[in-house]
Amino acid sequence: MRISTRGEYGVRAMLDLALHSAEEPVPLSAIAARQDISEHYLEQLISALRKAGLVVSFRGAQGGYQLAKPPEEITISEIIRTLEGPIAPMHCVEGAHADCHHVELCATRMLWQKLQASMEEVLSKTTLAWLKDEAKKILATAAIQR
Amino acid sequence: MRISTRGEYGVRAMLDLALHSAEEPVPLSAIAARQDISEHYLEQLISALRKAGLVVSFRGAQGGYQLAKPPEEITISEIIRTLEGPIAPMHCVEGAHADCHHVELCATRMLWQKLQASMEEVLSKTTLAWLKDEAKKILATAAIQR
DNA sequence: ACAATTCCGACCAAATTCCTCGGAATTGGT
DNA sequence: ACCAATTCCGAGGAATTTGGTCGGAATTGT
Repeated sequence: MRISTRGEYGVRAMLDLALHSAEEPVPLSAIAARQDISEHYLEQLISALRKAGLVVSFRGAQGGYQLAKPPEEITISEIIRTLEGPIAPMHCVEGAHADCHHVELCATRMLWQKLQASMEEVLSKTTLAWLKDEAKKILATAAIQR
Repeated sequence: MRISTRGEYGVRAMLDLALHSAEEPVPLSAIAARQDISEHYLEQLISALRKAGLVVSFRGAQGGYQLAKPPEEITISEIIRTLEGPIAPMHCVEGAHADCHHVELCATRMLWQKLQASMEEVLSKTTLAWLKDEAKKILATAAIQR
C-alpha cells in the first residue's frame, strides 16, 4: 500500500522544478543533487514525465527541464499516474473492468471503489502550486527561527 | 499503489466468514474453495488474522474458523493493517517519523499525510457488517433477475 | 571544436510477492 | 483406541517488481 520511489522522487523532482525552473531550464544534475536522487534513475522518471507532457526539455549545453504548464495546472494525480500507473488500489477498479466472478467479490469491489475515489479526490485536488506554497511557507518560518 | 493479494484475499476470507460462520466454524478448505484461493496460502493469511485477534480457530475434526467479534466491530482497516502493514502511502508518514531532510520533502510529507488520512477514513469507517449487507443485496437482486 | 546536456536501450541485483511443501499437533466421531 | 479432519508451523522457492547502473549516441550553446 505504498507509493514507490518512482512516485516519491517524481513529485519531489516536479516540486524542485516548480521552485527553480521559472526563468531558465534546470539540468537534471541540479535536481538530482538538490533532491539527493541518483541521476541515472531520475533520468528514467523525467523521461516518462516528458512523454506525458508534464515537463519540457531543452537539449544541449545550457539545456535542462521546465514545467510544461503553470504549477496551478499540474496535479499530483497526473504525476503519480504517469510514474506509477493507474491510481487503483485493486485491478478490478482499474478502468472498465467488470470481471467479478463471485458475488462477495462484487461487494468488495464497492469498497475498493470508495477507497479509490477518496485517493483520487486528494491527489487530483492538490496541485504543484499548493506544494510550492507549502514549501515556501516552511522555508520562511525556518528563516525566522534561524 | 495497489493492495496486494494478501489484503484482497484477507478481506474476501473475512467476508466469507461473516456470511457463513455464524453457526458453526468454517474450515479453511471451504473458504478457499468458495473464494478460489490457494489453501496453503490462505492458511498463512488467516494465521495472521488469528494472531491479530480478528478470528478464532477450533482445531481438530469439525474445527475451523469464526469471526472473533461481531462484524459490526471489525473494520477493513484492521484487516488490511494486519495483512499489509501500516496504512501509509509513504514511510515518512508511518508512525512517528519526522526525518525530513529537505525543506521540499517536508512539503510533500503534508501531501502524503492528507492522502493517508483519506485512506484511513474510508477503511476504518467501513465494517465487515457493511460488506455483508452489500453482498446480501447483490445476492437478492441476482435472485430476482433469474 | 568542445563541453554540457538530453535521449535511449540494455542490463542487473535485491527485495518483495505469492505462493508450495511436509509434517507435527489437536480433536471429534466410531 | 483409532482414524479422519482439521489447525498450526517453519522452511523453501519461483516469478515479479523495484530501484537502480552503464555506455554511448544525438543535440546545442559558446
